[in-house]
Formats: sequence, structure tokens, C-alpha cells
Amino acid sequence: MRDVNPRKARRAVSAETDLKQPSGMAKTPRRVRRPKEVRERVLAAALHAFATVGFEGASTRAIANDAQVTQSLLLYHFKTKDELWRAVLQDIASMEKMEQLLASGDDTMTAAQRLMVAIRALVELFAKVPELHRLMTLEAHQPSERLNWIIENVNRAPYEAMCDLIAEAQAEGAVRKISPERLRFAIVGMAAVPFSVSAEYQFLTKRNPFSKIEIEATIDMICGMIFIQQ
Amino acid sequence: MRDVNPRKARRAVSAETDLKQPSGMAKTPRRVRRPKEVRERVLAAALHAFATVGFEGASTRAIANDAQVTQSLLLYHFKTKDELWRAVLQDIASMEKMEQLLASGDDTMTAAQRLMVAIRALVELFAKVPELHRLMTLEAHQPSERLNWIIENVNRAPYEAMCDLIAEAQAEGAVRKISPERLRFAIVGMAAVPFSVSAEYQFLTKRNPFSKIEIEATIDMICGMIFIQQ
DNA sequence: GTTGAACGTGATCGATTGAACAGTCTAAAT
DNA sequence: ATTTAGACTGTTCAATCGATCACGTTCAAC
Repeated sequence: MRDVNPRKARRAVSAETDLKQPSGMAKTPRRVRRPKEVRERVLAAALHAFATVGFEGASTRAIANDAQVTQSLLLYHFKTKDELWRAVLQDIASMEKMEQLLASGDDTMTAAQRLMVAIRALVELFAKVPELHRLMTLEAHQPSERLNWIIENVNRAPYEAMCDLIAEAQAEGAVRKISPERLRFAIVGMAAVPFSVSAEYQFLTKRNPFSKIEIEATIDMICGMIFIQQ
Repeated sequence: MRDVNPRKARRAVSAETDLKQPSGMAKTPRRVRRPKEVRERVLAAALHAFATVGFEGASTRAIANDAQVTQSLLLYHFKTKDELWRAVLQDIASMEKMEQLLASGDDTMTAAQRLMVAIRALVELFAKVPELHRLMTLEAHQPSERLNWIIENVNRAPYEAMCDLIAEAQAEGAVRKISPERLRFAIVGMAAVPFSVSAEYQFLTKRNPFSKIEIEATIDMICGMIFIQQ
């Protein structure tokens, strides 16, 4: 997973594949058992790997290595690579920021205010988990089993919530009259791209997209563009 | 490359790996030689593969198969997988739409008008080659040799051209006063996302992002958002 | 204490990977 | 007609892939 040029690297590095105890010690291995922690570490490593080299490009061995775990143990906790993938996305779907997207603000606020809260949550979500949009980009360009699964289990609810919010805010006269669906993809694009191509962003602009200042500026820009100024 | 669940597919499908002549014919093989065509077909298949399953996920055999070519021939034309990757991006960089990004419009036009032309070229580029932004998303999230190569050989010139154009148009008072760099990433996000997640777009909105109508609507939306209306 | 399920390991499998190689064939230049 | 550089082929290689397996170790329930 880390080898950029597999062939040459294969020849150079000698094995050192899986993880094993430093053998030779006389005493009993005294194995540590932390299933919760193992799952967490594996999920984090897997998210990074899937979003970085794609589903087929990610190897369970490399993920296990990253998570400081043997490949066997990884496959013990997640029966197959496919199940691991699904567990990764389920983990994201249950994140805090994800839920903020669904219930943004309270009833005393106008739709425009609630939309603003939702946009902030969206930008902060992508800043916190830039892998999410990279992963979506990898999966969402052609119909597939995995895409259907993502849409129904992760995407649909926040999508429809935001479209409704946009339509309401438009009815209030606060937002530009554009197809809510098109506008929501535009918002996602503006909110996600600075983080999903962060290295390019940093290289070309000399600014860190993950810094508090840049995040706020991104939020301001999006709001400034979709809300009608008086 | 096409196997979504490699393990099961491997077991099910019996070999049929490489491409070979239907042996048994008595006559001489009468091999066809079309190096230009071979290169083109391989480049197209490789672009699709790299953007779909990532660099490591794409196999030279699958690409060769897609291009109706033996793996040996692929590696004859492009010595290594890495060189093939570079050839793919060089091919994109020399596209017509790409050059339109650099020289948009003529001298008689205002900066705002030229920016509008550039935005149109950008959207049409992403519609024509949706793989481009998917590929960038895969590569541009962390510093790497390949990313540096892309930026210098593909990205930098159009990036700076658009930033300059934005700044000029802002000086004319035609464009919102936002950091040109930030604005250009926002434009790219809005222009690219509908196509790079086209299956999701189609599934959720029931509209085809590649249709003439949607493309025009996307262009209009972007222009409507960045230009100041009077 | 014993038991049994859950946790964790190393070895191994068939398949597939990128690459190298020794050839065969074609077409254009001489 | 001969040469030769380039186009193309099938075979083979070590490395790595996802997955399975038999086997230890731990811990809580009884």
C-alpha cells in the first residue's frame, strides 16, 4: 500500500511483511487482548487505505501492518475485505458531524440559518474526514453494488435533508433560485475539493486548507455565493 | 480491474487471461501492425482503469485486455506501468480543451468575458474526461512524486492562467472579491463533481449530468454565483 | 476449577501481479 | 533481394494477493 513502484520496492526490501513477536524470548508471549482497540485501529487504517489507493489497490496485509496487527487478526474481526469496507463506511455514517447534517439548528431558526449551520457541518466533516469524498469519488462514477450500499446507508438522508433545506431557504427568498439538487452538488464540490486535493491546494496556494482560518474562509465563501445579499 | 469481488470471481471465472490468436488455423498468423492505434487504445483503457481503481489497483493485464492487446505488447510500448501512467496524463495535457483553458477568448474581450469562456472550457473538459478529476483526487491528497509531476506538467499553467483571469475580472468589478486561489478551487469543485460522481448524481437527481442541458445549467450556475449581478 | 467462546498467531493455498526474456514476424530502407 | 529496426508473441519469474486453516492463549461464566 505504501510502495509506489511495487516492482523495484519488492526487490529492494527483503520481506518484513507481516507482524510478529520478537521471537527468542523464553517467557510466555503474554499476548495483549484489546478487541475494541484493534477494530478501531484497523478501521482507521482501512479508511485511509481505501481512500488512498482504492478498494482493489488496498491490501489487507498493508492495512493490518498500518494498524499494528497481523493480517490474520484483521480477517478474524472482519471476515472479508468487502466486509471491512462496509464496516469502514458504517463507522463514518455514525459520526457526530454526520448527524449534525440531519438535524441542523432548532425550530426557532429560519431555514436560511439552518442551511448555514448545515453548510458549516458539511465543511467541517470533509475537513475532519477528507477520505470520505475521495472514497465517494472512487465509487460513485459508475453504478455498482458498493455505490448502492453507500447511497442508502450513508448518503441519501443527508442529501435529501439538505435539498429540503435549500428549497425552504429559497422560499424565504434568502437563496439563489437554482435547482436545489444542482446547488447541493455544487456545495459539496466547494466544501470537499480543498480537502480531498489538499496536497495540491497546499502546494499551489501555500496555504493549509485544514487550518481554522482556511476552513472559516471556505464556509464564508460558500455562504456568500449561495445566499442573496441585500 | 473489473472484478469487484476478486476472490469469488477468481474462483468462478476460469482463466481467459491474456489475448491470443484463435489457434488451429493453418495459415500464417498474418499479424496486424498498427502501433499508433495500439497506443491510443491502451491509453484510453489505462485512463479509465487508473481513474477507476487507482494506480495500484489497475493491472497492466486488465488494461491490455480492455484495449484488445497482449500484456507483452503493452509493456513493449510503455516500458513500465509507471511510464504508462505518465503517458496517460501527458495525453490529457495535450488535449484541445486543455489548451482552450490557457488561451480563452481574444484581446477584444473583457477579463470577465474571457473568464466565462474559460469556465465553459473547464466544465466541458470535465464532462469530456471525467476521469481527470477522479485521477487528481486520487493523487493530490498527499505529496508524492506523481503529484509533483502532474502539477508541473499538467496543472500549473491552467491554474495560474485562471487565477490571473479571476484577479483581472475582480479589478473590473465583475467578480466577487474572494481570494482568486480559493475561488478557482471552488470553480473546479463545482465544475468537476457532477461528472466525477456521475452515477450518484444520476441516481439521486434522475438527471444525466453529461446531457447538453445539464452541462449548460452547470455553467450558468457557476457564472451566476461568481459574477456580480447588477 | 472447568469449560467454552472469543481473541490472536503463523503457515500455507491457488491465483494474480509487474516485469523480463527469447524469440517470430513485418515493413521500410538499402 | 537483403538487411535491419521496430512491432509483436508466449512463457516464465519472484513477489504479493485474499483467504483458509490448525493451533495456542485469554477471560468470563458456571
